[in-house]
Amino acid sequence: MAYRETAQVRARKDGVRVAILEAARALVGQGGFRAAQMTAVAAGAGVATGTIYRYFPTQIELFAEVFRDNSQREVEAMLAATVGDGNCTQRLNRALAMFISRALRNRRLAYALIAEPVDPQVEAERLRYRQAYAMVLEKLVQEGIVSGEFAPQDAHVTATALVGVLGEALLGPLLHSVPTARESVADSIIALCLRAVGAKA
Amino acid sequence: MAYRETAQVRARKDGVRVAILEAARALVGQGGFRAAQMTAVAAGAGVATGTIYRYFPTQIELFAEVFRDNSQREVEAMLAATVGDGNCTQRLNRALAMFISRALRNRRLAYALIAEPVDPQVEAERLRYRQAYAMVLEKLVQEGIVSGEFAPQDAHVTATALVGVLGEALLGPLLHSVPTARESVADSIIALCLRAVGAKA
DNA sequence: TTAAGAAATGAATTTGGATTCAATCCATGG
DNA sequence: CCATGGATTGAATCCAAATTCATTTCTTAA
Repeated sequence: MAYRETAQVRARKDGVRVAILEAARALVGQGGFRAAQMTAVAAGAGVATGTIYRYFPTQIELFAEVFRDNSQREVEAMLAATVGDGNCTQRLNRALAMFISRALRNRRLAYALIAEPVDPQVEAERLRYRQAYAMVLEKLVQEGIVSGEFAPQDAHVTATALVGVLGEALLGPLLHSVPTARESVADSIIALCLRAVGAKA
Repeated sequence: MAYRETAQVRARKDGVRVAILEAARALVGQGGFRAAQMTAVAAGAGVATGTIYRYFPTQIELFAEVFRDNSQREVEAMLAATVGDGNCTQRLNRALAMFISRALRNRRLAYALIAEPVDPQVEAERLRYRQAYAMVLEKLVQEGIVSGEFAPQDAHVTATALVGVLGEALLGPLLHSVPTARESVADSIIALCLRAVGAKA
């Protein structure tokens, strides 16, 4: 028994794992998943390609984790925007604005998360996170219905639909970068969503 | 000059081309684009794989054409639903119902057209057709705004958003086949869309 | 120091389908 | 019937990127 993993080694290994994830994230944020080839990730992380496989069984699992890390952040940001002062309309407004502004701030990453063609297994993560966004919104919509602030409706369908609105309506601004129009598009999207839930004007 | 293409040959070649497209379409409608391998398409069309390449330069171009053929049909169906009697609300209602019912009737195909992970070049077609759906809806929304039937709004953003609603809200029903709930989901989606455009209740 | 076991390396291999192309078949007009 | 040139065939080839693994380099504890 001449070797046993020490805290020191553990720490370095954790560091390597993080470095790989960050390199992948950087590449995805730059050129999407298509730019995150294993050789590129390895180079970015300062390791050999083979090393990646000591930390992630396949590229797809690495991608899935990158996807989750980034999406989780977005879900939490949106959730954070829903708590606090204000009625349901105001809180929904905040949540939508949060999502939109974050997406527009980091467009390449947002595109990768929202619409870039990816492997089916990564697409499955995407689906899961769309449901996560929807759950955040559903709670809020449900609350608004109960309080009489929103129209009676199937809150689940509505929440899912709002996620669709966000994804689709942002696609244009994400792809064709037109700085001028972005602000107004964001306002239009939010206004539409508020009408959709039947928020009192 | 012992050979020149005759009408007879032309006809047979056209037939082969159609057979290839139909075989591809059948496979896509069955198991999505992932099921439409060149060998499978060739087998379905009753030709050798090499023959496909005398009619389509690459698999991707074949897929793109299959995608266009199918999508074009949907756009036209939706457009047809918008013409005729009724106010804008009723016509919009018809258009949405048409899209939804057609998608639910042919779920595997709808999934392939709406959300299946595909090659970027096919994804580009998808984007183009989403814009085509949006244009149909935009016209209608614009008309409703002018007539005072709908709320003032950016008709382009609204139309794009409605396309997003249709895609996202249908994903669930398309994937997890729950016959019972479908009818009510369709109604919920339409109701939400009508609220979104600010149609008078 | 050293033996034992991990971890890292990166060139070589694998892979799963699309794509090619030499050989063969067919249609045409003379 | 023949010569010409297009059409068809499908086994062999290609491809690009992920993945492997024999070798080398570290780490540890005795």
